[in-house]
Amino acid sequence: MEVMKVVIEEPRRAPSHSTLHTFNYDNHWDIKNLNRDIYNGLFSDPRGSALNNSTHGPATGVGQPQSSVQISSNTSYPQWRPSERARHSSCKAAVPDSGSSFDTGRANKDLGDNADALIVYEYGGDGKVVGIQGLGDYPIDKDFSPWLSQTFTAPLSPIISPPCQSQFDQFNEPSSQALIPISCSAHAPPTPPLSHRSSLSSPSSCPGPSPTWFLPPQSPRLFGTSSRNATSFKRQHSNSCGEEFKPTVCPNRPSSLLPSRSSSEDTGANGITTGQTLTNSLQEIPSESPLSSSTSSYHFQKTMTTTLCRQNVAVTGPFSQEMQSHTFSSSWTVSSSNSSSSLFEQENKFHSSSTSLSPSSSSPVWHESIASKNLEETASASFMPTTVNADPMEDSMFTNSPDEDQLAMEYEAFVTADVKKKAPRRSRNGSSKTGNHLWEFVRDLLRDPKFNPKLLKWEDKENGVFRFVQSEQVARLWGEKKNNPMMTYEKLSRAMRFCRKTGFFNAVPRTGKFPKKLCFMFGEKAHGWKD
DNA sequence: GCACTGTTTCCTGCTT
DNA sequence: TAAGCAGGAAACAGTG
Repeated sequence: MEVMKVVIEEPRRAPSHSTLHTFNYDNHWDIKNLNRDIYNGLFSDPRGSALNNSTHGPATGVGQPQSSVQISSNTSYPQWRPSERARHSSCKAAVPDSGSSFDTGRANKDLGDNADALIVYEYGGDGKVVGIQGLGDYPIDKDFSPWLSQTFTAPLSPIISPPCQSQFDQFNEPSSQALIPISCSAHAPPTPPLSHRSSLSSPSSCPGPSPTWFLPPQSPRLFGTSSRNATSFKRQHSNSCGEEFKPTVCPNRPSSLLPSRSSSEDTGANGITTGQTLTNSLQEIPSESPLSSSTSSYHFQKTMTTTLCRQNVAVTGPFSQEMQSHTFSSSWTVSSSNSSSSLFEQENKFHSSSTSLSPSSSSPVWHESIASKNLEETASASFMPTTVNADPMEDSMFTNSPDEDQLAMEYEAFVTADVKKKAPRRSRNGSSKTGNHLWEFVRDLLRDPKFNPKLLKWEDKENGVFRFVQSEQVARLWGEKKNNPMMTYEKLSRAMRFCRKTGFFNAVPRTGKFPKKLCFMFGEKAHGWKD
């Protein structure tokens, strides 16, 4: 991941305005691994805001609305900290500061013009860079240090990868024309997607090269609950486009917690509605077949439509406006019975269309795929206790298959995340190697080199003392396991303190040998951690 | 339906 | 001052 390497080194350089570092498309190329890591919450998406650069030519599609990071100031997600922010752009004050967002004016003043935004993120303030935003040549200056303390929250969203290469190509046509967004909203959304902030700018103040497409304001992290046949399960969902997600059946969840419709509808020139309209619906439909007491079946249907706009204001060419629409449609059925394993059937469709006021336009293209898999191998694999370290993207995404197939697989992974089985509670008098209890969850993380020592590590394995390295990440995984997106380290640690009463954890001896914070110790009832 | 366990959520106060 | 710790209190969800 060269992009990570590049960014992490910059702040350590001797600050100088003469220090230029070039980010080009190659820095962003390793989409496969990045997407996986983004999905796992380890990195933000560096593909966002891939801006045209005079040196490197037009952006090559990496700045498309598939970017994953969206910013919200009202969600309780792990804090992200911009460790460094450099912006020198002709798009001055493109996005009003919304409290938790960015003050770009100072950077403009310090750095001058003719460049775009670069934002570097670290997670939890531990110095680990988790992502960048930007593309171009960036002078690095230590004057940015005052911004290091600024924090904001950023919910991560599953990745919706670009539909297919042909769609990318439409964005990537070589051109000397300057493309800017239609949206010149005077009331920019308070929490625009981070990766596209710089594109939410006014043409009048942004005459230079600029990103072409832009996204709507993000939606809150989506959450729904439904119940059926006396079996309730929670489902969480969001995606990179900030679309709406609205369970049809949601008897238990207060309506106030459901996301409101997310759209940005500014009317631009020529009467075209600018911005995007994003819709996404999930319907839980009772199976047509009668359900016996030992068989359950769920039918889901989901559609997501993303409409994007851009405006061609090239001085050398005709004025044009273009709108593109991408629609995912997916339906799937999950059925299970006592006597057989669960079956997961899914059908995906992708529809793309483009309309333009200019003579050029493209015809809709349909892609279809049908997947039918054993649920135990797909939807449940990432969430069940036997695979606490399973990577939900690893097997189902980013294969070397053709674009359409890859799309289907990616989207399959995306939608199957909604079919999470409720994590079954382990029998109290039984034990399992990978149980659902908190101490077991922690133990299993410690056993797994994927997480140890990255997220947590032993301080004294002989005595069962360990320490959280990335506490919020561990909490996030715990929340994932329990289908609780609101889990935090504060809550997790409270639960662990409760476990001291029951003997699964002990208080860490205050001998000075161990750190006083983030340290825990297995108790007499815990077992298996020494193996 | 009830008791119970194992959290989850929220909170206050304290420590580092 | 922020982050983490400690623990009370109440609530929740699954199990027996």
